[in-house]
Formats: sequence, structure tokens, C-alpha cells
Amino acid sequence: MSKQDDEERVLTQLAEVVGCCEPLAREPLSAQQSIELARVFKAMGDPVRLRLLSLIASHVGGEACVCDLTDVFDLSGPTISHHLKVLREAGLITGERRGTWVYYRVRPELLATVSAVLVPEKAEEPRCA
Amino acid sequence: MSKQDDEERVLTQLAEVVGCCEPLAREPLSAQQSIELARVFKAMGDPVRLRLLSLIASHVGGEACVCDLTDVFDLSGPTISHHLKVLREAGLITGERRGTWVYYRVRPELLATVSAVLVPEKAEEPRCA
DNA sequence: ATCCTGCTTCGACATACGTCTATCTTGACA
DNA sequence: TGTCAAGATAGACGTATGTCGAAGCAGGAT
Repeated sequence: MSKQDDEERVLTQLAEVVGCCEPLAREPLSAQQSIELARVFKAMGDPVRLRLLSLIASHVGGEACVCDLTDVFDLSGPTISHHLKVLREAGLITGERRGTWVYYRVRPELLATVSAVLVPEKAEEPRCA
Repeated sequence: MSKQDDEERVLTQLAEVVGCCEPLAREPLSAQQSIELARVFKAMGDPVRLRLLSLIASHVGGEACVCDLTDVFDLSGPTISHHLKVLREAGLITGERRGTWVYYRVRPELLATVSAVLVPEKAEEPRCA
């Protein structure tokens, strides 16, 4: 089973279990839903990983090389690599090797799903009273 | 320093540091921003706490008694109390004692702030006054 | 006053997590 | 082929976290 498979599996499960935009305040989450969602939040629950995510998301071209990320932190290479793996396994980013370097990009659809769970109303439709 | 003060402090810091709706993908988060945000995500990074949050948010009247929450889980009272404390200290919920029982309610504005950070577009933009 | 009940705090324990150094893998290039 | 550099993996170590039972606190009821 490849890493790619793992990533896909997590993302599919989340969409499947959480539903497209079922808000957290509408009805109680099931045990299964909370497990899947918590996996993502836990991955974002570290300052270094949040910054990595932000660095990748805001980088030109929507992707960032690991070498760009390592210099920002006062941490060893393996530690950065570890955090990237956690983000990857949570389905938040994908990694692709091109030649010598590995490039990461975010999965905006997962961020959007998670974001939608938090607010009672769906954001995109103009909510006019 | 009361518990209430702690809660307020966290919420104030988050709004202050993160900004109203600065999306994560616009520009890299600062070290300080990532620390504040990660605190909230970490609190949500546990299945039990996510379910608690959801149970409280979706409960009738927007608040739930601890006694309502305890029965849902196969966990001891102290454990539930611990998780509620973590959510409280993250600024996600507030607790109020009324007579014998303690009632919790969510802070929707914090959820909205966090939600807005995740998506590239500002959610409240087409806000009709 | 005394007891009872709902909830929190305390102290202890096993496990998970973040970090490091050392080692391995992969690809480029001579 | 051999070598070098970019990342990933493995193993170790200290700390944080989730859980429990026991004890403490605060309100109501008797």
C-alpha cells in the first residue's frame, strides 16, 4: 500500500463520514465522525505544522520544496520531515518528488470541508435575513 | 485570577494575533500566530472533546448540563470534566453554575474565527446588514 | 447540622508525541 | 561505477496527554 493510497483513503473517509458541509452545531457528531475529524484537527494542533501548512499554502505556485521549509525553523531536517508526514497522513497535504527535490501542496478541499463543519451556516451562500 | 479571566484572555489573544479573518493561505503565519491557533486546534484534536463540543453546540437552548454529557460516553466523570476544562481553557466553551448543575455553551465567534482562517475567501463578505 | 448529589481537583499511571542523532534511500552527475 | 546532496526512516529519550480512583467542594434536601 503506497503513501498515496493512504492519503486518498483518509480524505475519502472524511468526506464520507463527515458529509459535505454538515455543521458541528446542527446535530451531535457520531463517534466515527469525531474520530475522523479529530485526526485532522490533531494534525493542525501543533505550531510547527500549522506554520508549515501556511507556508506551503501561501507559497508561490501553491507548492513549496522541503528545502524552503527547513530554513524557516530552528529544527532538524528529520523533525520537519516528521511533521510533513503527519500532515500528509491527515490528508492535509500531498508530496511529489521531482528530481532531487520534493514538493508539497495543500488540499484546499479538505480545508474547506473542515472549515464548513465549524460554522452553522454554509459560507458561500449569501445569508441575507 | 479566575477561570473566567483565563478564558477571556485566550479569546482576546486569538482575535488579536490571528486577526479577524486572515486566511492561512494568504501569507505565512508568524510563530506567535501559529502558537495561538494551534492551541485551539489541539483542543479540538481529540474525538471525545469534539463530540462534547458538538453535543453542547447542538443541544437545545445552546447549552448542555454536564450530566447530559457524561452519559453519552463510556468514560469516568473526572475524565469528562478534564476534557471540558481543556475546551474551556482553549476558549471554545464557557461554563456557568446554576444551582446544582453546571451548564456549558460554545463560543460561536471563536469557531467562526477559526473557520475563516482555513478558507482562502472571507466568509462573511456578503454580509447583509 | 447532616447527608446526598453533581462536578472538580489531585495524584498516579501507561501511552503518545516532539525532538534529536545516526542511518538509509533516491536521484543527479562525473 | 562512485560520490554527493535532499529527504525519509529508525531508534532513543524526555515530556505531555488521556485515563482512572480517591478525595474535595458547593448546593439542595432532610
